Amino acid sequence: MDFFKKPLINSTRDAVYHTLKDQILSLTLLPGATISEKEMSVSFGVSRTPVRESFVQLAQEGLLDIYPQRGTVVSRIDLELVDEARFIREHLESAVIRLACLSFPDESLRLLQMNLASQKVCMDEQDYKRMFELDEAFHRTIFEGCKKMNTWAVIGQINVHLNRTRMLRLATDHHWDELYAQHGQIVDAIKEQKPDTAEQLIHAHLHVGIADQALLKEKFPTYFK
Amino acid sequence: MDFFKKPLINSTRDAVYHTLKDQILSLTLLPGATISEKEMSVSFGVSRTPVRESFVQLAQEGLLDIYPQRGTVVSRIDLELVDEARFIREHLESAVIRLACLSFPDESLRLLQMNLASQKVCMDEQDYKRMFELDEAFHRTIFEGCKKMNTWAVIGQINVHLNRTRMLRLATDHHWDELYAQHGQIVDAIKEQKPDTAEQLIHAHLHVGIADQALLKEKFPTYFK
DNA sequence: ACTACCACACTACCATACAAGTATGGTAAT
DNA sequence: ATTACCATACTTGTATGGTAGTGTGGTAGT
Repeated sequence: MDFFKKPLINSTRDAVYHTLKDQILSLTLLPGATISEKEMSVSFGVSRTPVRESFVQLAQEGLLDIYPQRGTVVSRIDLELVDEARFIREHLESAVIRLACLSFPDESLRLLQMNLASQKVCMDEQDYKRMFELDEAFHRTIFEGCKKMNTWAVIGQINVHLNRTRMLRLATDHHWDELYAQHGQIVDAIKEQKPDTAEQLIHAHLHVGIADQALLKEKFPTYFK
Repeated sequence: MDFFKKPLINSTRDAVYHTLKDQILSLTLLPGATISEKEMSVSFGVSRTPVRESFVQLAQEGLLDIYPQRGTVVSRIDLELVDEARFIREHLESAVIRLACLSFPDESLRLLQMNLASQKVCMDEQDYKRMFELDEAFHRTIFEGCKKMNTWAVIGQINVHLNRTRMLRLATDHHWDELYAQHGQIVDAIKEQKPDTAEQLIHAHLHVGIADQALLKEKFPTYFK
């Protein structure tokens, strides 16, 4: 076998999987909604097999609940899980930012500064969708510089559960200006190698704009467990 | 739909999935070994469907690499991933043990002490398999007392990659006596609410008996990436 | 001896058919 | 009116056949 070539992404299963995942995370498919393999297979114009395999994957990630012979439901948001997702992210990100202050490649530092510049532009243009992507890229770059991409992947997995609550307060203020200012301070702390300062900043940073869970649950009772 | 009843576990897919996972983690299926849906389906006496769905799940966990139209391979051990798994566990466990020192239910504390007693027995009987289970239960109980079971689940996921290296040094010493002594000190730190001491203990605890990766890779070159 | 080619035996992927469990609404017996 | 029953239309679970891509070994041609 010749394993030099990487596996392709041109499988219908992958397409269905990503489409479904996007729809769930964007709340196009609402928490608690019942879906079926058949329904999705006709909607996508494929057979049940790739749909079913996508269901299995999504169930493993906690985005679907499969009840054998009864039905499949988009998982309701588990607030305890959301809390812990935040807990996990905060502590891992703290640990990594401290590493970054000890040693950080110049190239990654340049990427951070370029990212900051792009953020400034997006702020002026009020392009919040791209701003969200840049925020993600900013944090990822820190992990990348510390050679902790697997750790970043773990955060990506658990963040899935945070993202839906984030989406629920879409209309509300996301404090992008505050986040932007903090990003700048974080870069400075890395550059000046001040781990304690950096950790404190990250801590505050990740606590900006946390949704009031009680309020959300009151507003969308059926979306929660 | 009546969702009070929980989903059952009596699916052949689940059986196949867990069997395969056990075989991979126990190194019955060696890293780098090529397997196929057909092969496993005849070996288990089931059709290809449940096998295939298990493959998808295991691939998602990084235990299998599926190359479309070419074959499926038990993933080789990624030492970078192993390092990060340890990194993640250490920092999450540090954070939780600090929480435990702030407040910890009496019931969980009793469970820890009972667990310690069982460990003592196993040490005397040299029942190392059960000792391993008790060690797992010990740490889980700490997370349980802090209401961080989802966090524990995350650790369980990443630990999968650690376990295979642990298995490779099966014959060597696991320092159970040292681990047991540390467990006792950790319980004391929780009881006396000394977070700094507890964190230091956990840090040392998780560094006991770390395999020499360079040595392992030299001894089993084909098992690693 | 060497190379280009090709038949063949694999692989995972997908579509489809069937099996088995479950919810529901109508109907007949009480 | 109430209850027990059952046909029916769902659901997910499993089995199987065909498809297309891939590696391999043999063979014919040079």
